[in-house]
Amino acid sequence: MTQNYNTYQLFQIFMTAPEIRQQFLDFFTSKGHHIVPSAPIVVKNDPTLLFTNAGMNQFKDYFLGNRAPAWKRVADTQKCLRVSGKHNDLEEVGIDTYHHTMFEMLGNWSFGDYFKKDAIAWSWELLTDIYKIPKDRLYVTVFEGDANENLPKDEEAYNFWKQHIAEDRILLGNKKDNFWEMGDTGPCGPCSEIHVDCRPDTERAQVDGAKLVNADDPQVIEIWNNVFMQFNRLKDKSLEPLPAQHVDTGMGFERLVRVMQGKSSNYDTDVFSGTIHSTEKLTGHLYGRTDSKQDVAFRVIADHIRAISFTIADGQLPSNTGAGYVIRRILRRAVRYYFSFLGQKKPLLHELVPVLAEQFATVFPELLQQADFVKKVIFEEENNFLRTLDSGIRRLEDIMKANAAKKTIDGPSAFELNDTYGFPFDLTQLIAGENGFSVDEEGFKVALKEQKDRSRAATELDMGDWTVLDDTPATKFIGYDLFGTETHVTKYRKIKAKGKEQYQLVLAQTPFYAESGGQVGDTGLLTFNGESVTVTDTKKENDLIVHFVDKLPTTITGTVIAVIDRDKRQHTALNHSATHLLHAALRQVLGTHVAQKGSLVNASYLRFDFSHFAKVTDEELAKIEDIVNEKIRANIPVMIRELPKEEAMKLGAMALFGEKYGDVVRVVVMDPAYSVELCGGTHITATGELGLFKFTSESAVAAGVRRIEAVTGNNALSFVNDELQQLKEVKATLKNPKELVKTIETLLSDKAALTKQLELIEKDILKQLSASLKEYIEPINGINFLGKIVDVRNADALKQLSANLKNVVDNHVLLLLANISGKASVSLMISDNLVAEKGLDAAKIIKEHVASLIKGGGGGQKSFASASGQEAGQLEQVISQVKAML
RNA sequence: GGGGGAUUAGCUCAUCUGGUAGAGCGCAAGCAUGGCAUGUUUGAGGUGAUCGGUUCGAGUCCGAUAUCCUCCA
Repeated sequence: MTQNYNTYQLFQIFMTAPEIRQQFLDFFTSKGHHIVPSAPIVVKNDPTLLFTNAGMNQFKDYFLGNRAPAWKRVADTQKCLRVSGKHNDLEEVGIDTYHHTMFEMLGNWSFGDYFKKDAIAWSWELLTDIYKIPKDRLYVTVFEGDANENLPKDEEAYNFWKQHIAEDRILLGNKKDNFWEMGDTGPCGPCSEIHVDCRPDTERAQVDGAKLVNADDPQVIEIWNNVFMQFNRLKDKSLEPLPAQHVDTGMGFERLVRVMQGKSSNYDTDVFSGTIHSTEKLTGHLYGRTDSKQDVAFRVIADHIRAISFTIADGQLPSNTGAGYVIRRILRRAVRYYFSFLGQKKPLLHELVPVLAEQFATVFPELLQQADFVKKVIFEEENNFLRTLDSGIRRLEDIMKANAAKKTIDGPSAFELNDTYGFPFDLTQLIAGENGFSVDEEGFKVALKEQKDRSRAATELDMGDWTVLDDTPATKFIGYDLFGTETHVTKYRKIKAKGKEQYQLVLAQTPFYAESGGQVGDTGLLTFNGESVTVTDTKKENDLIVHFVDKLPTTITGTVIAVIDRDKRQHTALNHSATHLLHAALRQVLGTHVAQKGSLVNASYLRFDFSHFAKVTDEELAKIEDIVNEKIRANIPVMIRELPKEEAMKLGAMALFGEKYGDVVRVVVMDPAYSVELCGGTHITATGELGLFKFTSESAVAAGVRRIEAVTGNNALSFVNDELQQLKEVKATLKNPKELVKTIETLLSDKAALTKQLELIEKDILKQLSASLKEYIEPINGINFLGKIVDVRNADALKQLSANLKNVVDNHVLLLLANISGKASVSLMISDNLVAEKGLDAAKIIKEHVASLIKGGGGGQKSFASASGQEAGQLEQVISQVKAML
């Protein structure tokens, strides 16, 4: 990809990236749109999605009709992350100049408001009037229709475009390019793309740009897609018209900036130049815009640092599962590149966080707010992986040494390096190559595929189709006020996971709280016409509340009595309210940098993860516990209100990362001056119900993240009682000493001293014993033979004695025996020269001539062997037997 | 969720198929040198993660638990 770095300028004006972004938002504000903030890049409550991968994600429920939108016209810039999919393989990013993991998607939406006419007119106006992109460089595509689907050409869109652009610039596209679907079912419709031809005039004169649209030319690129949702795809694959029509658009920000700034690479725009310059300074290498490995490394770093930083800022820490593992993989890929191609052996990425945070301070302020934290997390991850690489290299060197003759590394070895020791395959190839080794790539791939198949089989989730009984759009949650209700099933399906069959039920209304915000889902009973089935768990799927049951009732239609396990709910509520009190106390004692990083609330305890850089000291813990208990004794009433989000924030509510909120939020207040939180969970009515709050543990979960576990109510009381009981027993055992700790310390040091002394004495005894044993040595055929029964405590002492004697007597055959609590122990040591010269074999003698005599077994090496057995009365015979053999 | 691996001296790690637990660094002391860098010698330091099993004998084999690493989903 030797780039002819583009110096031609498409436009008279030059706009910086922030200006381009702002112009977009201002333009749609002027068209009556409400500007909303980007949703978090990390997705919760949607099992089909780990990360936000398109601008429309946060509006999915509007299209599906599960929720009514607050505004009919909305625009924003959305942080998106894509690491897999047809056109987005992580391993491709950085190789070319335009693929990214994280990117910004500019979008405007109409929810049942304006449609094709305005969408088309405005997109044209923005691109040509505001951005001043020359009209003769633009092409648009329109859906050509599809006979199989019985869909006509999108004449509407075509005719609206005709009002703006010459007809020879309106191209027809097939279903693959110009018909957009959210999934296998659901809202969908034709779309219209806008493409820009960025080639120099000379090239444009030679080849018509229209021929290069959707033809993978790096200079003729799609920048904007306008989707017109007008159909609903049903399960039988047929389409029905939607009652309300929507507009969903997406314009890749990085691409737009590249076009506007006249660059041939996204990485040459001011979106990336800041981090690239910093990387140059830190590594001492210069970015040369070529396809050399070194330049790929620059692009990989510039891209990946964005993805990692924003995801961590949105609350997702690197980990070894799920979304956290994706982050870890991206980070490690960046490390791999600077390690291999920039000669950088020390952590680097974390140094780029401040640069990035400043760059996005006004668009995505969440990064600047947590820059220190994000930096620390990345630093620890980098260090960790560099250590892994280090030990992997040593292992690889061992493998190469072992295969020095073949000069190849086989597939299983390469896979083991990767799989077990986390050492990347491409690094194995690189280092092997440097040493003149080849690597069996096929074998590696086979092993990798085997592992993938194994994993897939283990997690295979067989989800049946929903059986819809009733078209009620969404479940009404009534569990804040009621613990039971009469309702009916609206739909259900069978699922199969790990060979276990389960059913999922959705009710018209439900008192069951679905797992969310750390609080576990409710359990309880559903009674159908006298037949009860147990609800084992309740979970959310977007806005759907799904009840898990092990079996279906015989008749599923008709009235259902739904009742939750009240006891469990009550205990869970105690712990949830306690979590709020704890959160506020933590901020009071440790500082306002404390932010929730995770939470678990169930009936038996609560767990709270939060950002904090040091171990919470015992004094701080005591202070926090005191504050919480004080608030409990004050018996503060818990107030719960539903408010517009802005009002809630004015009250001082702590917005939590990674939570998706509607426009009306639920606010939980325990003293407006103390704790105000946005929270969908269930709570008690006054803090006094908690009774008592006790910490059970404080620990670290990741760099800069601490974890506190605590109990409340009865659980707290029994926790304290158990501890007191133990203390009482310890005291009683020690005869109730005045100073308990001092007594134990004395005990321990006394014990250590005694043990030491005893060891010395035993050593001494053995020394004396071996000295006296020397007298019993008798010469037999030039061999110094010793055969003696000794009085020792264990078999090990026999070895020890032999070892002592071996140093003072040569030409020896040392046979020591002992009766150790009724059992026979024998050790036989023969000097090396006798083994060599006379062919004596201690192990053989022991096995063949001694073991049977003492009714036991034994073995060892030629120069030393031992045996033990049940018959201690035959020791003298053993001596004569061995003696006879010399 | 499924696989693989690790846990041995203060730290980093050895110990081929079960048979007397070791090295390097660090620590302490001695010696050498005018002193230092350093060199050299000696020494201290181990419930071999925990619990159970097989065996005459387990750091080593088997099972469980805990913690950590790692790959895949």
